[in-house]
Amino acid sequence: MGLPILRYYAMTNRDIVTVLREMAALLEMEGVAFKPRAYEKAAAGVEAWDTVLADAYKRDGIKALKGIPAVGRGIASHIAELLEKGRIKAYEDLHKKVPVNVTELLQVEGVGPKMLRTLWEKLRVCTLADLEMAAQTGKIGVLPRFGEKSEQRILKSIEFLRASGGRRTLGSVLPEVLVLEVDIRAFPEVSAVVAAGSIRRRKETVGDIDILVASAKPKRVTERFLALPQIAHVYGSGDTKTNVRLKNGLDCDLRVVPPISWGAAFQYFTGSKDHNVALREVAIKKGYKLNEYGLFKDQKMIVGKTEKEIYKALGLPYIEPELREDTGEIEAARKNHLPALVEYSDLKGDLQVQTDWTDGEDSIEKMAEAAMAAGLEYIAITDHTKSLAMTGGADEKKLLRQMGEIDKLNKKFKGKKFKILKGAEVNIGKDGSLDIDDRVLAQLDVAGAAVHSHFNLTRAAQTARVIRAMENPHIDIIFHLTGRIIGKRPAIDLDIGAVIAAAKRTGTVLEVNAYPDRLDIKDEHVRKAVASGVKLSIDSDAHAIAHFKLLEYGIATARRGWAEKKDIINAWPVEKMLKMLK
DNA sequence: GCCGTTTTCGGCCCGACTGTTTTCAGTCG
Repeated sequence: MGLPILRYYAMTNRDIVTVLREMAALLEMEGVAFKPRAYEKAAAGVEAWDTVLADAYKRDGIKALKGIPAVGRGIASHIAELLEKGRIKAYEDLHKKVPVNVTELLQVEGVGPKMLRTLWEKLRVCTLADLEMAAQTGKIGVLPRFGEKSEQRILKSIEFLRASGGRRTLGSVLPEVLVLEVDIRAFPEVSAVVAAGSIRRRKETVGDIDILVASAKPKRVTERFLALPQIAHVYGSGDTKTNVRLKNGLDCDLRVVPPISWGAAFQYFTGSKDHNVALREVAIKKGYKLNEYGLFKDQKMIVGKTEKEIYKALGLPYIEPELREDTGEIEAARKNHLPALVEYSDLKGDLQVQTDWTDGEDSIEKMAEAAMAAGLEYIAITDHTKSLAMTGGADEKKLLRQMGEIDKLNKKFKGKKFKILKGAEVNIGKDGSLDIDDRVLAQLDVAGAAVHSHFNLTRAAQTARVIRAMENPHIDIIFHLTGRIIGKRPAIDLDIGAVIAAAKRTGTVLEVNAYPDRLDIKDEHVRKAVASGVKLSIDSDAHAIAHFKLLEYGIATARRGWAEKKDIINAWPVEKMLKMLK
C-alpha cells in the first residue's frame, strides 16, 4: 500500500480523507491535545462532501475548501497544498518522526495511536507484517504495559482482519440479525431486545451488529448470550457490555441496560456517533448531561425511558433513526422543519419488474399475484430490451406481443384493485441512444431506461449519455442511475448535479433501486434530487416473486435521503402516478 | 485546529472494558 504522498496527480477526495485521518493519528501519537479530533472531524467533513475537491479548488480556490464543515483556515491550506503539490509538509514532518503505516496498522482491533508509538520506539514496527512478526516472536509481551494477552490479542486481530474484509450489505445481514433477536428474546430475563446502530438507521452497509437488551439481570443474559451457537469468539465480556465475533464473520456488541434507561440506551446505541455528539452538545447548552442511562440535571435523572421524551426534553421533536447522521437533522428539528418521511407502508406500486419473458424467474401473472399479496395495487412489467441479448431482451415485436398478453391479464384481473402496466427497461447505448423505436416506446405506460454497459467512460461522456436518454420524450424513469454494485462494481462517473438538473428540466423520474446490492440512487443523491424537486420511484427490480419484499430497502434509502410521500410517484394512486409521467 | 442561542477566546462527549497495574492509560463505540 503506497503512501498518499506518492500520488502526485489526480488527488481524490478519498486520498484527502486518508491523509487527514493519518495526520489525526500522528498528532495523537505526539500527544497533541484537541488537534487530533479537529483533523478527524475535518476528514469526516470531506468524506461526506460530494463535490470533487480537486475541481472545486481549481475553480474557486481556497474558498471552496473552507465551505466544508469542520474545515477551517489551517486544514484548508493543508488540502490546497496537497492538491497543488501532491504533498503536505506538516504531514511529512509528522511522518518522519514516526514513519509507520498508520492507515494499515490502525485497522488492527485494539491497536491505537499510542500503542503504535510505543511499538515503533521500542521495536521499529512500521507495517502490519512487522507487527505480526513482533507478536509471533514474543517481543511485544515483554514491553512495559504490554503482556502475553496483548500479544495474543494482536495476533488474533490480525487474523480476523485478513479473514473478514469489511462491511456487508444491509440486505445480507438483516435476516440473520432478526434470527439473533428472536433467540435473545426467548431468554426469560429479557424484557426487550432490538438491533440498534447502523442497522436501525438502515445504512446500506453494516460493519457490525449492536444488540440492545433491557433486563434487570444482565449477568444471566450475558451468560445465555455467550452460549448461543452463532458465536465464534469472545473479545471481551463484562457485566453490561459484551463484544463477540459471530460465525458469519461479523462482530456483534451486546449491551444490557436496566428497563428504566431503555430510551436513553436505545437513542445512544442507535447513533450515529456524530448525531450523538451533536445531541449531547445540545444537552450541555441546556445544562444537562446525556449518556446511555438518561438525561441528567446534576445527579438527577430527568428522563430516560423513551427516546421521544429525551428529544422532547431537549426541545426537539422525535428524529427518525434514518435521519440521525448529523447532516442537518438537529438543526431542522430545532426549526421544526423535519421532513414527513415516506412510510414503509406507503408504496402502492412497483415500477421495475422482470419476468420470464427475459431474465426473470416467474411469469407476468405470477409476479402480479405476488405483488397483490404484498399489498401493491399496480406493477409495471419492465423486461430488458434487445441489446441485452443474453437475457433474451425484447425487440419491438416482442414488446408489442407482451403488451397484448398484459391486456389479457388485466381483463382477467378485472374486479380486483390491481393493474399491470406496460413497461420496459430500455438499454442506453454508449452514446445515449435507445434500442427501442420511439413509436413503440410511445405505446408503453412506463418507459424506463438504464445503463448496462460501457461503465468506464469519462465523466463528461457518461453524463452526456444519460442526459440524452432523459431527453427522449418517452423515457419516464432512469433505472439504477449509477450502475454500482455495492462491494463489486463502482458507480459510473457522473456529474450528479448536472443529471439532477436535467431530470428536473425534462420531467424525468429517478429510480431508487431497492435491490440490496444496488440501492441506486443512494441516500445522498436522493437528498439532492428531492431538494431540487425531482420525483423518484422506489422499485424492487424483482426478478422473482420473493423479491417484492426488497422494496423495504429502497424505502429505507429514500428515507435516509429525506424523501417524503409526495416525492415518490409510486406511493401515489395509479391514475395520479400515470398523469405525472411523460 | 475549529467554532459561536454565553463566545473571535476558551472551550472541546462520555462511559465500559481490558490489561497491567496497585490507581489508570489506552481503545472502542
